[in-house]
Amino acid sequence: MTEMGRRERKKAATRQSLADAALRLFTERGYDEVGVREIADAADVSVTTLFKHFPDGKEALVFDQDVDREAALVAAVRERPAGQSVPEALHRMLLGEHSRRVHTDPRFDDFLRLVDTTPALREYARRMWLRHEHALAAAIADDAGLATDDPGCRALAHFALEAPVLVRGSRDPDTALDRVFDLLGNGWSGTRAG
Amino acid sequence: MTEMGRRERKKAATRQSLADAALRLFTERGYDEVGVREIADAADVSVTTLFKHFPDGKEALVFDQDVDREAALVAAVRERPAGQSVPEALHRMLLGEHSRRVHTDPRFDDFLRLVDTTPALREYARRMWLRHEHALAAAIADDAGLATDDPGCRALAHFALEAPVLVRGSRDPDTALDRVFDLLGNGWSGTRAG
DNA sequence: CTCAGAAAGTTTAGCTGTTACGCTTTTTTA
DNA sequence: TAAAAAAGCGTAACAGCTAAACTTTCTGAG
Repeated sequence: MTEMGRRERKKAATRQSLADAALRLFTERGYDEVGVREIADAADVSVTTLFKHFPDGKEALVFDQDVDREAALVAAVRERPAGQSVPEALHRMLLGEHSRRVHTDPRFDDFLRLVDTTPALREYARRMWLRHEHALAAAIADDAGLATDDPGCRALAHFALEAPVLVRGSRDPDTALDRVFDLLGNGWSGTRAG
Repeated sequence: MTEMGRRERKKAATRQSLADAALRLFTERGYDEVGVREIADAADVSVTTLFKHFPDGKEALVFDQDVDREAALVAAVRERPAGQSVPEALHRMLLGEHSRRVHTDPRFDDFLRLVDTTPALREYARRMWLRHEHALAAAIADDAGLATDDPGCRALAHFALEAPVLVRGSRDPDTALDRVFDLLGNGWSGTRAG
């Protein structure tokens, strides 16, 4: 299906080699203890080449596989079962994403630990994740029949995307996520009266 | 009241001189077009000294006056009138803060424009602002009789603090802020049925 | 087939933010 | 008044990142 000439294949190989070297060195010795020159050396390419492949800089080396999560977010809103609210739909989808990933890739643990323990990477991950805010807000607005730039929709999208970041590090992340989406769904007043 | 020896007075003067030079040069030519060496020169100080005064780096030069906003946030929750909800109290307090500042300092306009147009400064401002999350969450939890690290309280604190950042750039920021706090107070379901 | 050009890569050299180090001067204080 | 403390200085260096000019490798149209 994916027709790749020799050129693109080599390019992908180089990129992969860089990402692999970076992840290995970072997990071995820590993000701040590994320089970009050293990564380039380990992948046997020049520093300039490294930056041609990862123009967003050192942090981007860690997030090589940025798959189609935006589509999944929008779909969660659009194709939710009848009677399910938007916050509920997003809540379920985020829970699913999380548990699926953990039990799939073997070295995904190292990846998560690395990101969690490195402030620069946490920030970067958040920025990447929040890029989808616009698309998600648009989907919500469309669904609710409101203007595309409606502030309420933007807020819901933003808060829903921040939820996973916010609960990371909790003793019980799943329950914490429940609480956050309870707040978004029913409001502060709704969460107390029970 | 404030007993300052010659030493501390000179230190404060140097710091002020640096912040002034930085703000002037930044507004004149743009944040990215002014180097840190140039700022030190303009303030007639060595680069080393500049970083002794602002160890957090170039961005910190812009936010010299980081006054007691944390206390104000906590007070807004603790000393709110009877019958007023926590989101309402925070909403009012944030509205007040905003309008007061705009009509007070003359060069505050330049400051805001600079921050708004410079990604690095936006990020930095957000981080500074969100440092108060912990204190605010604790105040909310205490008020509601919940555990200090309750996820719902953390979420409310976090979202309330992000609200002003979120509505910046809207056509009508005050109304947008209303919508955001409506979401936090009544939830997504509550905002539609009305 | 072939050859011109696109694309990947290299070298070199440099800029910017930031820090370490060792030294001088000023202010405080014992 | 001597010594400790603190502010500042200059140099040098490191890390992330970029530009420029040049070489190699692949692709594709004639």
